[in-house]
Amino acid sequence: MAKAADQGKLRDLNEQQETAARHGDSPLLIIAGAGTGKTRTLVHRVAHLIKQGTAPDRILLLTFTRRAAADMLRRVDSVLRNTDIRCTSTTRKVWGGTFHAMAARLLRLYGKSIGLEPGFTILDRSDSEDLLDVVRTDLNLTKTERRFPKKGTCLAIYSACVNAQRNLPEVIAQQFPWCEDAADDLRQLFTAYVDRKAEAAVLDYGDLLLFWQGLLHDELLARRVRDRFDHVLVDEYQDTNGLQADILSRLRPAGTGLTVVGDDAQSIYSFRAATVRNILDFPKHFPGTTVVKLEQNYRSTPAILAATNQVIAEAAEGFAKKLWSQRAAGHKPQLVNCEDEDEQADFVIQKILEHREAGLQLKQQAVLFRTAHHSTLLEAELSRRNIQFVKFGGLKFIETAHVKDLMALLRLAENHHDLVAGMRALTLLPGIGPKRSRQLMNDLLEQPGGFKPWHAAKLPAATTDRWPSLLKLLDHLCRDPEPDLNSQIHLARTFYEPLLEDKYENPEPRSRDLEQLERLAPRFANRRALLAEFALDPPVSTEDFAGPPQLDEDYLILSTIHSAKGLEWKSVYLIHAADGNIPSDMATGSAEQVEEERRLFYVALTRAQDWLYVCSPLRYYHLPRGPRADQHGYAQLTRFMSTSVARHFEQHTASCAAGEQRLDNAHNKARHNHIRNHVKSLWS
DNA sequence: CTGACTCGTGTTTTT
DNA sequence: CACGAGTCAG
Repeated sequence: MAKAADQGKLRDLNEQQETAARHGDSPLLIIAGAGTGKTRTLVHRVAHLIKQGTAPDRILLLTFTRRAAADMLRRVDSVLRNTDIRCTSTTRKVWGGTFHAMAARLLRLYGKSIGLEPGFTILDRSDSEDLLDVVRTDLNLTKTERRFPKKGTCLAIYSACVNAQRNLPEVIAQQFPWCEDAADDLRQLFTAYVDRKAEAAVLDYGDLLLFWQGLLHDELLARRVRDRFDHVLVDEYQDTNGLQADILSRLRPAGTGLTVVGDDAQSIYSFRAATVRNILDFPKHFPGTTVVKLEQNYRSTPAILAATNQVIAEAAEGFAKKLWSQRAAGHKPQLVNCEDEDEQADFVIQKILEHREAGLQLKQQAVLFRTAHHSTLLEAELSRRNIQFVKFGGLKFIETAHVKDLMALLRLAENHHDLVAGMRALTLLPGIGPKRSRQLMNDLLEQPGGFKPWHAAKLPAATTDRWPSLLKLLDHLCRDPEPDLNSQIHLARTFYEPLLEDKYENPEPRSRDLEQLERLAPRFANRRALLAEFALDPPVSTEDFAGPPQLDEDYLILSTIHSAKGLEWKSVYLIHAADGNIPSDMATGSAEQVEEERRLFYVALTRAQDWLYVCSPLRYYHLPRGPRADQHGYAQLTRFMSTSVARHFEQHTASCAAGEQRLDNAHNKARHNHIRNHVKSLWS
């Protein structure tokens, strides 16, 4: 019976996809080129496993974002709904999410056995940096003669050691040679950092993986965790790191029930210690691996594929793949030379509107760029013209200072020993700085009994009138049973609002953000769920944060290339395709880095289904680096657009492409800018 | 010890 | 231009 249903449904898979979807229990590696229906294959594989009788809660699906997991499971549901197998919500039991989120979930269950408080809180990157700073002050490493590495660098070094499973001297020598002098201090710093985290019952991103690994080190616990799952499926395997690979091999030692999917040509996370070796060496690591290659592309037109195939063919190394398509030839991609950034924005908007006129929704179009700030000018122009957009990547709301302040209050209530949250919350008050807040947190640690020690604290006059309201707030938040999340946030806001007004120049928009935050509260079961989710998978876009999107509303997509991974649009505009931007001049230090930038370029171009525009401004008024803002410089087209790649593009200037009317306008503007800059340059 | 101030440096991508 | 480090007055 199940078999008949199977055959009915698998009809829309090609031969390779079907082989992968129906594969049995032995280790399976799916090499899936861009747009080859990788998600569809995984979806059918999960559905197949369930149809064959695997209980949904015995399947672990590891994806790169929670969104990807949710999308996939929704599609599994719809596949199952078309069969006579059990219906919806079966898949809600599948364990789906990122490595970090799954680690958090497992550690809440089993952490106690390895001495972990189940009420641990999670540090995001900036929290971890802050804690490192506190520890550094504790250790008196502030007054060293040479400049100490910045906290961001310290954390980067620490994370590289953890994620790549390598030792400190090696990491410093290979990736941070300028920090060689500080090696001893760093070792001391990291040791104390580990102690402080344990004391405070907090885990950073690395810890989530390390403790999961630790769980699997203990024979008894390992068996319990392993026996929980029959199948483990990993998406985007090319972007996993050494630690994650180790967790997998401990979870499925012989590779039985293990499926990994990825594309070495799209590996773009080496800065997070991801290594292509994981995917390349998978067959060696798990003898008996079946390798399935997906090469038929369903996404892009042959015209676009011809260009992208050439881009990746020029890469130094990688699995040879030749993606092909049955689609009609399609439009040749366009390489657009723009006079300057203004003209680039004008051109892109003009084209977007043209496509919309022709019936393409804004949602089906996306503007991509290397770094978040590359879109600022475009954003201003879109707002001016009342074109709605949603931006992915870049600074998240959760990372803004005022949101962090408010979250710190909640986190302190959740975990009294959370040093970072506590110090952040305490220093909000006038008269309390780093020293006093550190002492106050120490008091909590040394004397049990909630926030009692604080009732007797000696504080400067400036603090005394605010102090009782903080104590009252914490008291309320810690009530048992936990108060309604809405009221928690509301009270925290009421407490924080006056402080916010003193602290920031522009309190109004910040205050509005906090209102939004309160409105978001009902989405979460409780405070712990909210805190965990915000640390592991924060709202990614403005829209996400602003509450339920109106479905009938249309909006354009803006995204960093990294955040565009796995997605596709009818029309794609890659802007700032100039050397220095792609490849970023932060990343031209080594050949490997340049190769990764090439793959990034490849990922950007392969997002396009029907239309592809690559734009490159010739002139920048602001030099990419340096303090002189008013000088201009000339940019080179990205080095990845070699002649043999460019052959697959139609080349022209933005003014021609945009048509007669735009021509005058753009030229006048360019001339104006040119003169303006000349006049200014007389004075610099 | 805190908080307002100045000076100099360096600037990506994200779980 | 923004952020960190260093300086100095309460």
